[in-house]
Amino acid sequence: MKHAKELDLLRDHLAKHHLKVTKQREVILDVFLRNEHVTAEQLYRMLGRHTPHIGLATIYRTLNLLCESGIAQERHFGSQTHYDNVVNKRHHDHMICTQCGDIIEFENCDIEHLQDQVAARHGFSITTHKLELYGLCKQCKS
Amino acid sequence: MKHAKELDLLRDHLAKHHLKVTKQREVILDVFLRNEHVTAEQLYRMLGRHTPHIGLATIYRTLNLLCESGIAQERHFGSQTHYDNVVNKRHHDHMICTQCGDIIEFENCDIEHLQDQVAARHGFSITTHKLELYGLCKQCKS
DNA sequence: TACGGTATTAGTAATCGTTCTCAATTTGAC
DNA sequence: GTCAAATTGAGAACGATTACTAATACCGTA
Repeated sequence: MKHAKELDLLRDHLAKHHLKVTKQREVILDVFLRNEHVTAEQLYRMLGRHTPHIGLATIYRTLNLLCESGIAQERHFGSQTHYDNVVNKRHHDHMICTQCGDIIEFENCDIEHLQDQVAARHGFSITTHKLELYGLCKQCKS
Repeated sequence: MKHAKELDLLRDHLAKHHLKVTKQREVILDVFLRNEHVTAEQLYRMLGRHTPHIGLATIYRTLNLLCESGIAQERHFGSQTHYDNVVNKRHHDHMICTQCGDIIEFENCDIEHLQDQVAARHGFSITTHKLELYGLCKQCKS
């Protein structure tokens, strides 16, 4: 089983909150894990000819569950909400090409360190952060 | 005139694009400038008993104009879209208290410098960026 | 294994923030 | 002042998300 860890996380979360493991939730988790930066709409289309048919509302509900379980994290790019798999990943940020829509991940400890310093200076304690760089990717520049 | 500079910026932009200076646009600009981090909805309520009545669509249209003029900048905090006055301000980022909703501005050149480095490493050229730190402010921690 | 209470589902209606449409009005170049 | 072009308010329309509801699936217990 490739994604055993994620499945365990979900099962744990469900058990802790007296929720149930359903086929839909497992299927959605599986498809979610095979993709990066998916939107609810994309998942819905990917599951289009799945049997039994899975409704859009269920996808939204399940994505929220994945976030609560610590498996996924929401990100708002423009008007779209993308969901990332964050299991086994350190915190990472994004560069978004405003031309082709491509999303490049990166991580940089120095930046995070500076963020902590700034926050400390204001007596603020960070729980999460979001850093997005918008511009043109290598391909679109030429 | 306190906000002469902003008014000039708007007039310039309008002239350059064969657009017209209207009472509504001036009023909205004025109220916008008196506030920090307003949403369209907030402006609409503030202008509630203004004569003549200004429609919500006009507020959205005008806020977009302010962004195009370089006076304002959009920021998405959660599901809400806030508009900031960025005239006379260097680029700044935000800390958002997830408890009380307070927004603290800060700026940090070192972080921006590191961003440029990361981008260069990927052949990416940045046009804008967005950095938001979420957590608890000094007051809410205690 | 079967039962029964509760969670979950699909489908659809409702909601939110935002944009579009359109007829009536205002602006500004001449 | 004239008139084409831009702008307006009102409400319809829109896309993303959530709420509602009757039917169904899950699972602790007997």
